[in-house]
Amino acid sequence: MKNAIALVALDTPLQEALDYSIPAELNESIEFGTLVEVPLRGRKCSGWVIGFKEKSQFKGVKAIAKVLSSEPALTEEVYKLAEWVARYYVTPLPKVLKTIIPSSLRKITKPKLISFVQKAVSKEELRDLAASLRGKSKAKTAVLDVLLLAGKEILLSELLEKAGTAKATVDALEKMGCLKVIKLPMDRSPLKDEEFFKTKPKVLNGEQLQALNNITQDIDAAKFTVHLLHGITGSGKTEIYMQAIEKVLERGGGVLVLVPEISLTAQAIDRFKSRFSEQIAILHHRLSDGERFDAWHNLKKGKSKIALGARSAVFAPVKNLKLIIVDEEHEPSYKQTDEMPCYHARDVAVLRGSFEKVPVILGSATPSLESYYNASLGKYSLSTLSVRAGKSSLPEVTVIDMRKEYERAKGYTIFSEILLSKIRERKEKGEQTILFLNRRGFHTSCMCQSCGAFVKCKSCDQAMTYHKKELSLNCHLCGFSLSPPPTSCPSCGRPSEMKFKGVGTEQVERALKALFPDIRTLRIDADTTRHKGSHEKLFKEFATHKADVLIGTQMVAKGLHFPLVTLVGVLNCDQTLQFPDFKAQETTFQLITQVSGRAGRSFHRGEVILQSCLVDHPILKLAQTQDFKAFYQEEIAIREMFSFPPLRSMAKVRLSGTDDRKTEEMLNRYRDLLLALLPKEYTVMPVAPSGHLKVKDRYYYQFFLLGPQLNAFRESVKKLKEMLEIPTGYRLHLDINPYSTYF
DNA sequence: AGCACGCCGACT
DNA sequence: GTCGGCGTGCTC
Repeated sequence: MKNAIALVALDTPLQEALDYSIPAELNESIEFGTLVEVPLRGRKCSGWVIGFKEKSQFKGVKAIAKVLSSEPALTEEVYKLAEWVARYYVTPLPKVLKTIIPSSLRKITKPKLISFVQKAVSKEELRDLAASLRGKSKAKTAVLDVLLLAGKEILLSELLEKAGTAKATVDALEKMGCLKVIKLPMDRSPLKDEEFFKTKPKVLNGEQLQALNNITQDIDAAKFTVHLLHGITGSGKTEIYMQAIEKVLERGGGVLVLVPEISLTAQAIDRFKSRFSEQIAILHHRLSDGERFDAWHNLKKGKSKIALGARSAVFAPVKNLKLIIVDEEHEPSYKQTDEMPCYHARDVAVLRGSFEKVPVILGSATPSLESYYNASLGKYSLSTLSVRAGKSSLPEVTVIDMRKEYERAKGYTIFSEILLSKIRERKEKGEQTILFLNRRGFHTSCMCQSCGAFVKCKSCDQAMTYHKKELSLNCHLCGFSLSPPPTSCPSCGRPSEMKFKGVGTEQVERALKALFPDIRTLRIDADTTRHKGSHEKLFKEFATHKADVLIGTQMVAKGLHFPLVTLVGVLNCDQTLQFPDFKAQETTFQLITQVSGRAGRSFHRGEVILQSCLVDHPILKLAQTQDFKAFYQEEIAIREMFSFPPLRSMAKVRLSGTDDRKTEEMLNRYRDLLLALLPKEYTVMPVAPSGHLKVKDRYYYQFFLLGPQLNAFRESVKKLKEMLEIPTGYRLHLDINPYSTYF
């Protein structure tokens, strides 16, 4: 008999899948990817069916106990990808599968049932009953009255609201036998009640058409090619994506679209919805279990053709995949950093494209160095869009020397004179301004004037930020809050004056209001967008000109389109630029270009003011001309000099523990052993404290290594597992191609 | 991961 | 002689 034995990948750190026999009664329900419960050493354990065979070489093969998932969530394509991710990112396969398959798909999910109420007796009997209860039970009569007016059935929630009572009343009436509560399945599509204008494809210019044709050719040939689409901000990359998607839909295929952070790009999602409404499945972290279940299975069955989502959507089970799109491919949010596997969704997307033989589009106004490097080597096909779509042109960028401003103001000042005058000018003209600052809060730190110590979080190595509105000192790492802020120094105990330093978005807003009392401001940062839907609300408010100035952190820099914005001010570019990280220059260039791209997106030309004390810094000069190629030449030369990525691969090994010294010692032992195992071509850097040495009472140490490819490193890590046992309480964290050499 | 097996010290 | 410490190893 075929399929007698199933290979089950267990939800334990076991490396190999184990053999289990398939009982006859489960034969029908077990397929590739089914989640099953199996006996393991007398215990119950869950695992995925990842293969079949006719016979097992083991004598005492046990049988699968039961099926756990109502429908298999895992496809063969996605499993293959998972295996690769496990190997490449040195993470056990079960952990990878857990990351890939949402928890709602790891259990039996029944279709969502909605309660309705029906009459159980005739209208007349009901009317009589209502009459007899009138005066005696106000709640029951109210329910019956509503029910009498309703048709065949009424939503329970609607009935309760109209009758102004609670479920208990309905329960009591059900017991009396005059009504019935029934449950009916309900379609959970989150787009069900929304309506969209159907937009039509726009006419493409020559460059756009050329890029689209190249992509279409590969779609038709089912050929894996990576198309790096380098288009300046506002050059119409999205339109190319959409027309490429249309080509795929015409051919009956499916598309995977990755966008940076779903909540940040509500505008972008709307654009996709407007064009392809009913065929899109949107995958994001705020879906309910049921919604996620539906989205997943609709894709798997081919009912939805387009998967649109952030990082983890790269694993979505798109049926008959013909195209993968990664928008803003340089975005750091594609990289998972906090938990293993530390995968990069863009890289996984490229690999998926090669596995499934489909073209991959990587789009960006500021491509990552590694992607542009691959294009320069001829590995990727490069398409450049050098003109802005429509009538807009790139903004004019001016760098303001803040040292001169401080001199003039005889001290520190947030705004340069020129920026202030330009803000006023925009307000008078009825145009809008975006101010960008990388720090939230009011003051970034609080210092004791007698001993000079900063107030630090009790469980993190981090200066606490003052939030004026909440009148508290907050730790931005763990969320710990001191309210009100201390009046005496926690370090030396002296009741000296505490001095607040540094500027955050909250203070910028207040300072601006003090200068222009009638200015309407809006602040968008992690503090003002804590609640669900607040992003969308605030962005919508700004888009409808409910404010003159938008003040924000990173969040305002990304892919938004506000036609009335003609001025962008970057209040302090020096912070990111001087950050001790190998990507600092790249990040700064990307940030300035992206944020500048928000200005002048329609008829009026935009203007950008960069405030800095490092006016001669080459990156600022390059950002001024927004010359990506010149930036690339400059930066790649530096990377070459140090043999840094993308010339060699990098890995980060991090260990955390509750004891500072012991953690450092343990990691040093690990490093010494690793060093002995690695070939000479590897460069292994010394152990150093992480950028945040202490977070939530744990100490973090790390070291980096550079190598040609990291295969020898992966082998060595496996060997080390046997050679050095890391005691419980310590956590070892491996990051392949990390995004930061500081944190 | 968990859980059993097993090989040594403290104790009724 | 037994109870229990957790080091080693296996799980179909």
